Amino acid sequence: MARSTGRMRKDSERGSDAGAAERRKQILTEAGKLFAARGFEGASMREIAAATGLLSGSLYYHFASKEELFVAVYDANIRMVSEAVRRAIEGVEGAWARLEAAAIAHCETLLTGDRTAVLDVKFPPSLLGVRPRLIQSRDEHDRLFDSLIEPLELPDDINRNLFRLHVLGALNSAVIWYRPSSHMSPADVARHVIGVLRYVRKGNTPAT
Amino acid sequence: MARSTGRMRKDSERGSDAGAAERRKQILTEAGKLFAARGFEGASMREIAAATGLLSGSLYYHFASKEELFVAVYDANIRMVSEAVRRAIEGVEGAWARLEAAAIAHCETLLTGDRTAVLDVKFPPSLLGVRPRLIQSRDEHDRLFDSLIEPLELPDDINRNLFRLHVLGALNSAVIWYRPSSHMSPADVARHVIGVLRYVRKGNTPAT
DNA sequence: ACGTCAGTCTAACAAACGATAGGTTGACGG
DNA sequence: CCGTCAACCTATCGTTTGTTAGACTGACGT
Repeated sequence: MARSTGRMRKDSERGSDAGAAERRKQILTEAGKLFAARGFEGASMREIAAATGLLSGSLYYHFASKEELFVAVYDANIRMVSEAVRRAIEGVEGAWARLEAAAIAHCETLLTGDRTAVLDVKFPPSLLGVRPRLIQSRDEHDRLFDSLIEPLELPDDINRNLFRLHVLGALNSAVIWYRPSSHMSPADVARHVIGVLRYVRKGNTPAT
Repeated sequence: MARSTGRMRKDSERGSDAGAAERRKQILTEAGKLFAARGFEGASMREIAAATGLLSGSLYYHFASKEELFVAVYDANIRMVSEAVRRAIEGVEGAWARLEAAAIAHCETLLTGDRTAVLDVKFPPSLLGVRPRLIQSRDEHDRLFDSLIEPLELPDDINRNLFRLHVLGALNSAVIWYRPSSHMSPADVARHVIGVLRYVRKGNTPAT
């Protein structure tokens, strides 16, 4: 059963180990998919290990516990989305154009590839110990959107905090229903959400 | 250990057994809370049984399996929300007023009491067998909202299907972040969501 | 008074779970 | 060539999981 055992570093960068970091990323990726699909308790360490090409015990070399692994996955995913958003709004002018660019990047990162994100998770009590850390990760991303919403000229009866929750709620809900099809891309979804919200501007009057 | 054993019917309605139906409702309620809090795999049959005042084996007298129990819970919850919405819009005039009444009822049922709802669940593969039935339940409620959105006079660039997903996404996302506090009720949340969307009307022009 | 039967408990099953301890491998520096 | 150590495997632990079979209990109709 010649599983690839031992270390396989070939030309190898010296000094610090990059082989371990590589594996860590693989595990993070596979665990991300499984956590997103099955939830925290639904995904088992054995499944995650198997998906990475490892055995369950080997995971504990890289992560101290299942909780710790989840935190790492969640953190990596938020950072991923956050950086994609930051990259997307770089150099874009106009408050609404910036928000739209952010929404598109946010949506694309969430919906493309392997549904690797776990943003919409309602944390189970099993994660109560690490909950603060998870919330903090999410908060950073929330602040980023706050900074995009702040310059918008919204009507006075709009609460900017609830507005942010509204935007992210509408965007994130797509992970539930979205299936990649020919006639709608993740960007289309994001554009429509922002397209709707563009009507919420200072000059306009609400329907009665 | 005098657990209440046997049956306890007192004055008892004759004919069909109403004691069993009562228990069923209890189980549905407790299971609803636990499924909502911990997810499908996170909530165990033993916990559910204990919360109802039973032992795990006794659940199988009322429900054939955990899957079946989940389907029943999900179905009951959707029906609950749906009926609350139907009751709320009864006699209300005006397309937007009707949608707002619906949103309030939807939100209140979701957020009050014991967070008993499981609308936002992304079904794990463990539920693949019963997935069609779950989706069908959700679809009925979706059609109800469709009928409320249809009479709205929306700008031509708005896709009514995406608009419904937008509304429900924004509303449902509240179950993640909402905590009952003094200065905001579930109805306030719903009103704000609809308040935002009221700006999306035919006469208005979007921000650029 | 008696049999029936709904409803619950008891006790147990195999399987899967997270986690651990210790052995094995092979690339590396000296 | 040898010792070191990162990276992985093996085997196993105790617990919990969903589920089942069968015994029990007490209210009911007759």
